[in-house]
Order: sequence, then structure tokens, then C-alpha cells
Amino acid sequence: MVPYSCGLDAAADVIGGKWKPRILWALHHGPMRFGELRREIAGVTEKMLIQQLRELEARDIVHREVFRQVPPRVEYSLTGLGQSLNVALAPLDAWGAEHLEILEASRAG
Amino acid sequence: MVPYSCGLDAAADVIGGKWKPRILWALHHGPMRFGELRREIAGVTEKMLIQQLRELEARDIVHREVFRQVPPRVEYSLTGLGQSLNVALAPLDAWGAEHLEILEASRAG
DNA sequence: TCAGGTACTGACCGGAAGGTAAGTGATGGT
DNA sequence: ACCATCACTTACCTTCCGGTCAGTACCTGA
Repeated sequence: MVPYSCGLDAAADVIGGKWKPRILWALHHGPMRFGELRREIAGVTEKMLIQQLRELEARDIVHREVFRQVPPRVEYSLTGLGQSLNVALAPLDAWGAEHLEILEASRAG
Repeated sequence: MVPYSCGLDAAADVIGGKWKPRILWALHHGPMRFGELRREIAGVTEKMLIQQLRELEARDIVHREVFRQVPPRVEYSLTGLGQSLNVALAPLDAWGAEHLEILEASRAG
């Protein structure tokens, strides 16, 4: 495996995957339960959501906390690193929002 | 196809793909010939480079200009939209650079 | 004459990413 | 007794992204 060629390369690797940006953005407002995330992020399946959450957890971007209750309660939140990442993502979100129409128009598929 | 759920979603779609961030970053310093890009971006194949360039061109992120010469000369440069994208990408690059070590450490592979 | 540089194009292939559907185990509601 | 909720887990299948390799057309320099 080749080392990252620049910071952008590394960042892209972290937020890579179909659902990670959505997850990051959803957690922006505070901790969320698994089921809440699932409902918030339209179209995601349980398997995909967990998979991506686990990857973000392994990267120390999100924190997973289990409350031993019945029914089980698991909360996901951003770590300090995750919050700093979200800050860095803000301009990109703004860019996308500003050019939404052209981007929708030139979209493949 | 579902509309983009937020600006970040749209932006991620534009810079998605293994080589696009590298291409954007390489063009940051000004127009480049195909061969120059190829040498600058270590590991990319001709097919992949062209494919990604064409996609970026279709999105109006890069501009392609052909000089009818012998040998052929083709230059790629950022459009206005591409430059604004690069500006929005800068904080993300800085974030990646700042946490390069942890990110390398927690990398899968 | 023939390799080498220029900027591509196209056929084929493998693996990984992502999607579908079903099952798990404890508990609370009707 | 039965179903739903919670947070997962597993097996299986399909799609597609990216990689290899070969070929194209043109001209230059040895």
C-alpha cells in the first residue's frame, strides 16, 4: 500500500463510501441512536449503515456508546476528530449547495 | 435517481472516483498537458486518467484545449467552477495533512 | 528503417462495493 | 399467543469501478 500523496488523498479515503458524508452530516447536530440515523438517512439499509459506522469508528471519527438497557440503546456521536472533519467539510457542502442546479443537470445516470 | 440530499452529497459525487482529487490538486498550479498529468500522478494509467478527465470535463470542472500541432498537444486546466471547487477542497486537504499520521495508522488495507 | 513520443481507444477481467433478504434474542404492548 | 422494537449479523447476489494489455495515427530523430 502506497502512502497518501497529500492531505486531500487521506481525507478522501476517510469519507469515501456511499453513505459516510450523509452520516457525518446527520451527526452534526448531536448524538443519535442507530434507529434515528437509519430513519434520517433515506435509502440506507441496516447493513450498510452499520458497516460504514464501524469504519468511521475504527478511524476515530465517530464514537459508539452502548447503554445496557432493554430495549438496547446505542448512541453514535462525533469525536473531536470527527467534529474537526465536519468543520473542514463545511466549505465543500456550501460549494455543492451553491451549484446544486448545475450539478444536478450535469449528473450522469 | 434520487436528488442530492445536501450540498455535501453533490460535491462527493463530483469528486468521487479514485483519481479525481489527485487530478484537481495537480491542476491547482495551472494548465497541464496530458503527459505531464500522467507523470505527476504516480500510478495512474492512461485509460483511467482520460476517463476521469472526461468526467470532470462533462461536469464543467476542467477545460480541455487541443492545439493542432505535431506532436499533438492537449492542455487541461480548471474552469472557474473547478477553481471554486478547489478552494472549497483546501480545508479538507489541510485537515488530512494535519492528521496524516493517525490516518495512516488507522488505515485499512 | 525503425524505435519512440504524442494522445488517445477498446476488449476483457477480477475484486470490491453495495444491495436483498432472512435470522437473532430479549422485552414490552395488546 | 402474537407481534413489534431494538440493534445488529449472516449468506448470497449483482453491479461496476478500476486494472491489464493491445492497438491507432501521426511525425521526429538516429
